[in-house]
Amino acid sequence: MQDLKALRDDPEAFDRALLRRGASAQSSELLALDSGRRTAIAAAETALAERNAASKAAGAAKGKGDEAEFTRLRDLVNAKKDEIAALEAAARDAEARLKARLETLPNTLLDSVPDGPDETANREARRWGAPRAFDFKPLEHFEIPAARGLDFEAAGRLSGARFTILRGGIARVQRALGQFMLDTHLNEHGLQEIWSPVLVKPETLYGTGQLPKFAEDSFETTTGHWLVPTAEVTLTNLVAGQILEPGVLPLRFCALTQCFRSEAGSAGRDVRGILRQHQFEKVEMVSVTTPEDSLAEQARMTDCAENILKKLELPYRVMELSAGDTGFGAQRTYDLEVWLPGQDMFREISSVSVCGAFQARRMNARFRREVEGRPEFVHTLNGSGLAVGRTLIAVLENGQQADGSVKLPATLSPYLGGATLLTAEGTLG
RNA sequence: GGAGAGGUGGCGGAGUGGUCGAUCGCGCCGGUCUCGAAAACCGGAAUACCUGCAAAGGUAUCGUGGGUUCGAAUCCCACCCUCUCCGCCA
Repeated sequence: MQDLKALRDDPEAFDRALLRRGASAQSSELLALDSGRRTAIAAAETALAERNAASKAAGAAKGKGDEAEFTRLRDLVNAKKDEIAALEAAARDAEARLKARLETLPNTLLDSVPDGPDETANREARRWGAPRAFDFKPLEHFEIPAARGLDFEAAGRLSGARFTILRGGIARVQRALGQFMLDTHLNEHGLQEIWSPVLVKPETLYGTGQLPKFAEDSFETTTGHWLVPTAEVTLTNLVAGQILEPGVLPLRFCALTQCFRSEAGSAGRDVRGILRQHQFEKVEMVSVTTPEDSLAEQARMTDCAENILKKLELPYRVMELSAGDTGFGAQRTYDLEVWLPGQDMFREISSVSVCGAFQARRMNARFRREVEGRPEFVHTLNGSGLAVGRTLIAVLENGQQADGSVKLPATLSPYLGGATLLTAEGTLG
């Protein structure tokens, strides 16, 4: 949610920010809505104040036994009842219309974000690791013999397209990846492990910005719950409605959860393999910080994600997303793109975003600097650390060998009973 | 799923139609006392929005949303959540 004060203070800057996003300028419309809203509130509150005063006087009259005065005041209030109700309704309506507009506006980008309409304008910040030289043509992950445990036929029978079943060794490798990531974040990065529901109330999705604008991207159940598209939703909303006491920030959470996405609008894209699924696993990191610490926290969080890739010996590059490619709730996003030799390209495996107070305003999440201090909105950040299914792809494609087996990263072997290989038969060895 | 109880300020806990935004206790902040502290005593302190340069005033908030009433923390309805017992269950 955008800050209304920022709009009032500097409408031109507000519009410039929207234009960078490829949206149209709307400060004048919003200011008109805001002005109408304030007028309506003032009118309604004046009427209410009159009513309250009359009611109070009526009570006093009744107490004194002055029936005539009581009746006069009661009738006075009754006569104005419809008018008050109308004024209140008008005020509520004006408020709702402004809110409806504000809640669909994207976050304001930081100045450092590169201009540009889409991913072609993303800026590469750095690279790590050299892509391996192959003496055979590297296969895509679902073509590798060692990945024969990917059972798309069975998943199709059970659940339909964009689902998969993992059988045998590959299932354990995925599990090892998730555990390894979590342990690394806990032991080396100081994050707090969270286990959370994956079904949440709609207001929880609203808090992080998935609703109301992106309802079609998530699954809603018959009970009115929603399946989380990312643990960002649950982790971030842990502070929703809270006023955090001095000294508790920063909060740093991580969780390994299932994520569910409808993938509406991506029909035909990435249909082969497990790159884009309706259900996948992800280790998510969320930090809640003071306003002055959030930018540094984004760098820290990116380091945490990069550290996972380094330990897995997976080459990657860091991209600063352009204005047009940055997500709705983010001020700035760094994507980590892992090298996939089978696809012969870098693919997104993590996305680390700083959201400023954008989500905090939606969630009403605040903190105090001092015990008696005024509450201020916190800043929130989220980042994948990492997408487990996509990491599995990267491990398969980067570790594949001419004989159809996959050499696994050494760092995983403690999680695999010492195994270092996924054989061409799909077993651990 | 059935039956019952309950949700009040940081916490505990009063308050069943009228100066109640809310008694009181604890905790918190400031002060007096003290070499200093404790104790005691005195004072202070919610959040959001609206008007206003400000001082200040107004409106709303006692789980949430409606309703009744001149007037609702108090009465009615729905929903959410918690607890107890029963049933079912990983």
